[in-house]
Parts: sequence; structure tokens; C-alpha cells
Amino acid sequence: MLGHMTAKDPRAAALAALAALLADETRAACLLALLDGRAWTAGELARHAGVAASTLSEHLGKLVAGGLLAEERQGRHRYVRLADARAAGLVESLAAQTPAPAGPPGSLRESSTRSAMARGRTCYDHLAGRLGTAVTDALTLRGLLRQDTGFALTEAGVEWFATAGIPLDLSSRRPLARACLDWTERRPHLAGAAGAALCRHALDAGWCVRIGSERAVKVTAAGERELAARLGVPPDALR
Amino acid sequence: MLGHMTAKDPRAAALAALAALLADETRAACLLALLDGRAWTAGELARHAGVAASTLSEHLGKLVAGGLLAEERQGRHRYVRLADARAAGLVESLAAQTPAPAGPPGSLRESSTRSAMARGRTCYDHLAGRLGTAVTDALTLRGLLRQDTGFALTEAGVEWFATAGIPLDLSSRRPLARACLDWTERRPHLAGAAGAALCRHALDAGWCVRIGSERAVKVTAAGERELAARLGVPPDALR
DNA sequence: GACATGCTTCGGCCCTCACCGAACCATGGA
DNA sequence: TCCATGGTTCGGTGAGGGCCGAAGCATGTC
Repeated sequence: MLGHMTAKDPRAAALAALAALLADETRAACLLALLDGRAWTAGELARHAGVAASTLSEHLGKLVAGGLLAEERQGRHRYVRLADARAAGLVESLAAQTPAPAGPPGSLRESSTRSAMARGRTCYDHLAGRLGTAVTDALTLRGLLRQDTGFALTEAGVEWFATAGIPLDLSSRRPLARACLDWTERRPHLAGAAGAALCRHALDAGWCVRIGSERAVKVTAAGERELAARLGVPPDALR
Repeated sequence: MLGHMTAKDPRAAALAALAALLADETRAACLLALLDGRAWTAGELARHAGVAASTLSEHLGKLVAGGLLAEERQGRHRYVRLADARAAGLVESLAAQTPAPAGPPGSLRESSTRSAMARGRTCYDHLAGRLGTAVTDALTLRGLLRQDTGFALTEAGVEWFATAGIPLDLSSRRPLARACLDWTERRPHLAGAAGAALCRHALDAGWCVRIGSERAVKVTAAGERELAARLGVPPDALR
């Protein structure tokens, strides 16, 4: 009866509304799953989250309405994916503040999945895990990426991408380099347009391949060779 | 009865719990107010948010328990502030994703406060508003800050801080330069250790002064001179 | 001491919202 | 045409949580 009458701050309302979208465990599970950068069907997400299809349908409605997800309907399937890099960044940055994965390892299957994810995975559209940080470290060590005064590619870095045949869209408004805090390594890895381009190239050129249906990736023998030759990444940093 | 039994993803639970802290309008209003980087008492925040003291007390309990706020008790006052730059960054990044301030200007008093805030303000511990972006633009134009390949100070930039007598803590783990999306200008301004140092110096040296009890700041005549001389900031960019 | 002030705790109210199952609608395949 | 499958809509239920006022503790003032 008191607070009801006062004119609330619209900024606060907007912030709370946005946060409320992420403040549900089921929706959070969906968003984390979608961090693999691919499109999932509503049914897949329902099974993944362990709720009824009807429940999940409502969740998707909210997330789409909130602008976090984009949907694409194909036949009787409703495909849904993170709306854009901005939405992905939001989930990333929030997830990064999360205390810790915590907990002792679960079943054998779980822990083997976990260690594969720790070794290498994609984070929305760039590389993460030991693979991601190893590549980021190598770029830094070679003077291709600066971390001491911020987080940016150097001239030499831009050139490296060019000679490696990895196209960078310099005209986009998306920043070339961005730091993304790695969940397992607790250190930043390369995100942004350059991170995405590098990841795409790594998958296209067979430097690494996806394993399982999740976000984990595995470096191939060819990938080890290329990463060692082009960036001086020590092969054992990837294991 | 179905979802209740399935083992939920702990990551999702943690993310949801963190988001839930921000998903309340009253708590959001507190966090936004605390973005001024100063400590507020519980009573001030209660009045600011328009709720009973008892209600706000509970909110503060949750925010402190969640690690977003740090408290300091002095006599019968409970002072509370953002826990650290990490927490501030979280609020910032979430607030930055918010659609838009929206809405027509309110009362005269409100709109004059609003325009003062748009002109210049602090954002946790660095400069924002037209002032913040003007300084950021000037740094960029002079080759002291790179934005095209990420967001980082250049060698010349580090040197500029040194000759201006603004100390930079290079040993800290906090990144020197970070991009923070400006709410009013919709463009990035300088945050991070360098942004904080610059803001502190600007206040200490009288380049700008706080007006009112809020976050708004006003550039002084001396400030205009210094910013023009040292960075080439055109005085009318600050009005 | 007695009193004011700032904060906290407690009980109770009420609204919101995640959840389900059942019915319903659409698509695509026999 | 019928059926299987994926998705959505719609009541109904229950838990959670934000809110208040009143009472209770501190702290600092007279």
C-alpha cells in the first residue's frame, strides 16, 4: 500500500525483468545448453531440462519475447537458438560470475564428459576450455594479442589471421577481440569476431572435431600439428 | 512429480540463483543506485526504493549473502556498497542489455536531473555519459586507446597516463582497459583500472565535481581547459 | 537513566509463476 | 484417409517470495 503507489524506476524494472528471464533453473539450463551456438528443438530442450513439453513451450515463449532467443519454425519443429552474440555474451558473463562448478565428480560417464569439456569445447561460437586458453596464451606469447593493457589484437595479429587464411570481418560493429572468462580454466580466452572466425576455421579445416552431441571438441592430429606450427602451441597443453 | 526427481544441472541452478538476486525491482533499484560507487545506508536505500525498512533489510541480507554487496556497520548504521568491480561489472553488463531508458521526460526536476546525468556521471568508479564517451573518443583519436581490434591502451596511452601524473597499477589482476556500454550514449566508454584512475584523478584535481547527491558530475572550467589541452577534447562535446 | 533513531525479526497476507495433464492443432508419413 | 509425432493452449495446484506493520534490539543523545 506504500510501495504500490510510488512511481518505480523504469531502469530498475527493465533490469529486473531481464534478470527474471534468467532467474529460473529450467530457463537457465536451456540457455546454457544453447551456448553451443546451435539450434535445438523444443522437445530436445524439454528432455534436456527434464520438464514437460508444455512447460518448456511457455519458457521458450518468454525467452523469445525477451529477445534472448530467436526461433525458426520448420515443419512441425520449433528450432530455437541464442538470438545473437549480445545475448550469448549476457549468458556468458552471468555464468562466469557463478561461484564454481563445485561438487565431487559424479558417475564415470559424467566425469568423462566433464573432463572432455574441460579439455576443449565451444562457447557459443568460439573455443574454450584448455584448448581455448592454450590458443589464447599462444597468441599472446607471440605478440598477436595484447592482454596487459586491455584485450585486443595487434597489427601482427590481424596479419596472422590474414596469412592463415582466416577471414576477419573488419567492417562489422562486433568487436574483433573480446575477453570471455573460461569456466573451467578461470582465465580469459579469446571471444569476439576473431574468436568466432578462428573457431569456425578450426572446425572447417579439421583442426578439431565435435565429439558427442554436446559442446565438447577434440583436437585432431592434424590440428595439433597446425597449432604447433602456426602458433607454437605445445601439444601437451591440449591434453 | 517428473521434474522434481531428475538431478538438475548445478550450473543452471547457480546461474538462476545469481540472476534471481537481480530479478527483483527493489533490489535492482538498489544495485543501480549503488553504481555510484559509494556506500549507502539501509535507510537511504529504503527511501530511494520506496519500501519499508524491514523489507529492504531482507533484500540487503540476500544481496550480501549472494556476494554482490559488502557491508560495513558503523554505529547504528549499516553501510552497504557493491562488493567489488566484478559485481559492478555484472550490474553494468546486465543493465547495458536493457532495451532503452524509454518514456517521455517527466517533471522539470526529473528531466533536468536526467540531462545532467546524460552530460556526465560516474558509473561505479569511472566516467560515463557524454563526458565519458568524449574522453574515450579523444583517447582513441590520439592513438592512446585502440578500439578497432579490441579495447586496449596503447604504449603511448600508458605513457600518457604516466606523464599526466595519473598512477596506473600495472600489477593488479584487474584489466587496465575495459569497454563499458554507456546507457545514454549507446557507445562504449573506458572502464577498468585505467578508467577508474582517470576518474579519481579528475575528481581529485578538480576537473569535475559531483553535483547533487547522485552520480551526476559537472566539468569545471579548469577541467575543460585541462581536457582540451591534454586530450584535445572539444569543450562543446561536454555540453 | 530516559528517549529517539536505525535496523532486524516475526507473523501473516497475497500475488506471481513454474509445473502438470488433458485436450487441441498442425505437419508429415503410411 | 488415418495415424503418429511435435508443439501449443488451458485450467488447476502449490510453493515461493515480496510486502507490510508491530514488536524487539541495539546505538547514540539528552
